[in-house]
Amino acid sequence: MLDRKFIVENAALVKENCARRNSKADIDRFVALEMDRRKKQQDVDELNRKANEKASSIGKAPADQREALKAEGRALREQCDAAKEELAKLDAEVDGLQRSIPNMSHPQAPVGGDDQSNLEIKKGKHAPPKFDFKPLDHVQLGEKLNLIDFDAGAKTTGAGFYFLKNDAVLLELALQQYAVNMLMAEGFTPTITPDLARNEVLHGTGYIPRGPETQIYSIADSDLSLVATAEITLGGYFADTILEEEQFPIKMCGISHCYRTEAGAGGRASRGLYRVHQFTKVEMFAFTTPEQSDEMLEYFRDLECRIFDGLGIAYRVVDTATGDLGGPAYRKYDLEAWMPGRGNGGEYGEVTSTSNCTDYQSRRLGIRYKKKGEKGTHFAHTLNGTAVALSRAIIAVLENYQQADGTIVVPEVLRKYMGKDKIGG
RNA sequence: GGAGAGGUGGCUGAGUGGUCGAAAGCGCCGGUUUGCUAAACCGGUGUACGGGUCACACCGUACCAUGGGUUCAAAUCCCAUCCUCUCCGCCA
Repeated sequence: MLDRKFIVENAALVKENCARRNSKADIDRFVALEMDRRKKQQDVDELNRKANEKASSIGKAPADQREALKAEGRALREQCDAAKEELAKLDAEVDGLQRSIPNMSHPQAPVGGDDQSNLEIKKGKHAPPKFDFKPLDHVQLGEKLNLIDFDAGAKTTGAGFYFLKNDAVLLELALQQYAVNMLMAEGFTPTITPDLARNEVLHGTGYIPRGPETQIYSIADSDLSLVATAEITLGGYFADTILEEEQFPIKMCGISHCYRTEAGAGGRASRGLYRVHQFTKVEMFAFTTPEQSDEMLEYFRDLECRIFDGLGIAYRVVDTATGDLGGPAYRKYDLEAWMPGRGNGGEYGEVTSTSNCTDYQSRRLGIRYKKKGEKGTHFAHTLNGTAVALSRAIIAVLENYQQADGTIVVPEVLRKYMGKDKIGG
């Protein structure tokens, strides 16, 4: 979320930003309510001061005066309680509005209402493969080679779930190792995170469990949800912590399962593994100072490119338009890999995404840092990026590396992890 | 799951319901001393919000796991929740 003071002092800017981002957040109302809240806070402080004063005078007063003083104290405390109640109401309302306001946007992010305005900024090292046969999509390949079983997933769990089988399992593990090894070499601390998180942490990272359009599965009778990405748990890792400036940048990566309800996502190009309720992901995360975060975003983007260049898969990178950024992101790059089985004769499909969330998440999560020799604290910047989303990476590998004889060549970089150079045949 | 113990400042650890934002020690920062380092000594050392200031200073309020309650007054009493530790049981 944005800083309250910032919103009040820059209401025009924030409003403009909301317009670019397709956000209906009511800034005028926020400002008015926040001013009321501040005034009420002052009232409460003043009443508290008086009541405290009264209370401490009672301890020193002679016994015969105490009853009278107590009555006065009681009256003050009642007034104070009433004011507090009003304050709490105002605060809740302000908070609700504040959460609904999206992050500010990078000045160079393309302006536009939706993903049609996303700007392609580069292509990968490799061109899409040319086939002298009609390529299959991953669902057909998965079935032919006995790699993915959607029917069994539907039977045990429901539509949108699946079993990976045989070499698909090795492929998934190989992709994980490939990504994690690269990240470790880059100085990331590898983690395997919890797959569930407290709702408070979800909120802090900008995910809304139990909202009307939520993507999140909630656990009944608890305040836990299944995570939609390790971004949630990694972001929460340093919640309510004051770090030292010298500790930055902190780079972590996390392997987790990701659970998404995909409410209202039916009907789109979501065949097979593309849009599923559960998948595994290796996620990158960084905590930085404000000065470091722009550069870190470029670095994350570069790593994502290296991962797909290394796999020998064609892709393009898009700079996400303001209207398509979501709440927390200040700037976001998506990497879209070539998927020969998608659409009519192949299409690009999103495989990774990296965002600079500036202090939007850390403000709510309470991730702060101190500068040496300076009073007070600053909010850290947080960034996240997909190293590899296994479900979609598997689509890309299967479809791009399929052969005329129905087998699939294992990308060079994965062979040492898979222990073989070919799937099927 | 059962039985117990406990959660206090960066850490360790005191704290009779009023004088406690909280003793003491450690750490850290600044200073003195000193060939250098160390030691010793002196001083300082939480966060947020609001007021105040050119900026400091300063003032107010809140925070002793979290949320409620009792009371004029709660770190201290009561209840609930969460977390940690020990023992027992169960279990991959």
